Amino acid sequence: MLISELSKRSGISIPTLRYYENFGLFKGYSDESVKTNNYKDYDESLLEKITLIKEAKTAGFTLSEIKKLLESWFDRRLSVEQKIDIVSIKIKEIEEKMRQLRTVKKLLADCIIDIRNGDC
Amino acid sequence: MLISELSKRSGISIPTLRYYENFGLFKGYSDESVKTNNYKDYDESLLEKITLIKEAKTAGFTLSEIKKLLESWFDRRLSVEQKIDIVSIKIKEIEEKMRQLRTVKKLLADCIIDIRNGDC
DNA sequence: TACTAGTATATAGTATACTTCATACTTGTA
DNA sequence: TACAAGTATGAAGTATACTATATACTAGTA
Repeated sequence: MLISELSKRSGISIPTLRYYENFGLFKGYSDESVKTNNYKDYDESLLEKITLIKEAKTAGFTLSEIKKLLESWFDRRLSVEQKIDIVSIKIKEIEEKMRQLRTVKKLLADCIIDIRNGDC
Repeated sequence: MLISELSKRSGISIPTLRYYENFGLFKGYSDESVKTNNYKDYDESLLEKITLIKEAKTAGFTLSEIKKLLESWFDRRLSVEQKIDIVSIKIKEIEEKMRQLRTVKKLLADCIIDIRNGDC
């Protein structure tokens, strides 16, 4: 598919998709048989990858972190154990973030009690 | 306490503390009785406030959001119900973030299974 | 074939959250 | 009293993640 379709189906603007591609998060390939243009074709499977990018971003990971994760995924030079290590570290980071969120949530819940009691 | 002590006890660098103060997250007051300098004094209770700032930040909230939250806390013009509304919205946002984190965690856990199966 | 819409690339600008630097004054110790 | 260390302020620089602008070419329809 072309970039406009990718944009519509992923819900990410064309400039942002280009920024991501430029950043190295994924790559489109221009059809070699078509010589009149260099329009890039984006594979169907990219949508799944982009979903992960979006979710990892809302989870608070930076583009660099996401890039590293995606690279480890498809890097044939890494052993199974190495790949699992990289992903496991990210899972631990997510667990840490969830702990932080629970803490803040508790602080805010306590705050509501204080507000009701007129303590702030 | 002076800024260097606040920095040590909060674990936040002096320039960052100054940036936060300038941003309006909190305020130090220079002792009126001391006329030779304008060193600012930071209250003991600030440490608690700064803990919240740190945690809210790791939870993914921006300084503007945190500022708004802190302001609502201490704004006497807001009614109890208005304050509760503001805090409740943040709690909902935290819950949404936790959902996202669970999704990404699941994606990564599935990924580990795929790696073990040699699927990526 | 003119024209509108789409695509590619490069460069500049924006917002957030700092960090660094320069300058100037103050405090405390040798 | 010299001087190192601390404090305040303002301005510039940095990194991240976009967003906008300019330019040029291509594709599809009237």
